[in-house]
Amino acid sequence: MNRRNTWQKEAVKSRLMEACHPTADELYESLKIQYPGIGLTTVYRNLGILEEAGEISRVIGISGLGESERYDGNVDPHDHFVCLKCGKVCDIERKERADEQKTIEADHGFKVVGCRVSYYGYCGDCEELAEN
Amino acid sequence: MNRRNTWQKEAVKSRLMEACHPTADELYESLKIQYPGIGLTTVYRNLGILEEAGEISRVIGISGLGESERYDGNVDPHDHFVCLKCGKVCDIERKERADEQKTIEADHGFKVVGCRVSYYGYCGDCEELAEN
DNA sequence: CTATTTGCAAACATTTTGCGGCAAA
DNA sequence: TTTGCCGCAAAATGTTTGCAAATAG
Repeated sequence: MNRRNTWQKEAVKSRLMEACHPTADELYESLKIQYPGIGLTTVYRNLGILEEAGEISRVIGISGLGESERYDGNVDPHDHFVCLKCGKVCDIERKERADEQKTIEADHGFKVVGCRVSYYGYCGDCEELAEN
Repeated sequence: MNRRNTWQKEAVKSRLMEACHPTADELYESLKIQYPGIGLTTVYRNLGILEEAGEISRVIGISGLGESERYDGNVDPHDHFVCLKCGKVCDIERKERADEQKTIEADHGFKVVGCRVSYYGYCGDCEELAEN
């Protein structure tokens, strides 16, 4: 399988870099303004291709919010904060966790490749509303 | 809303305690053997009710595996390990992260309520196969 | 040229909702 | 007796697939 470079793939990648952890559909809606002919299928397909190539990554959200997948143009290891009220996602600097991974490998006999960390709570805008 | 105790709710909860991080459908298939009349809707509904009541919780998996929600009868804070090959999920002892949460609150002005951590890699059974 | 990518529509998988009837309290 | 819960079927949601036409290399 020999991959080709299309303006659609380029557009998906560069728009994802600018956007803040969008879902596939949000990315599609955003791209459609500039490229009315683009298809949602194409966005999904290229997100998959780019992820497989290691050029983009995904955000792990908080289950129970009923959210769909969010994508991230930043492939450096980092954590996320998810607001339980408005769903906003922010990057959080990754704390060193190599020791913990070593411990898990020793304790359980697993090969640990990486980890994903999502903090959750309320962002500044939503905080005062949190006490329902 | 005054909740009632039904054998269906009881069955969902006790079976979840025995099972290893099942999806709603896996739980349904397992329950159907013993209770042929039970409905998938009922399983979903009771998982939601039990989660809202804080009696059970959910596992955050690794996006990209295309998996559905997994439930967890263990409500104590703990981490998870997910095998990228076979999808198996294991409990991992939770490392203390209170300091990190304080730091995030100070740096970003968020209210941090909790966090979810998923390590991923290959379990013992799948490890040798990992080098495709 | 020719194999890959596109965009549409249709298929799919998972979860939720509407509803008539059943059953817990 | 009241009203929440059951289970079915249908809807809603998010994502993937089949295919003919377009296009990158």
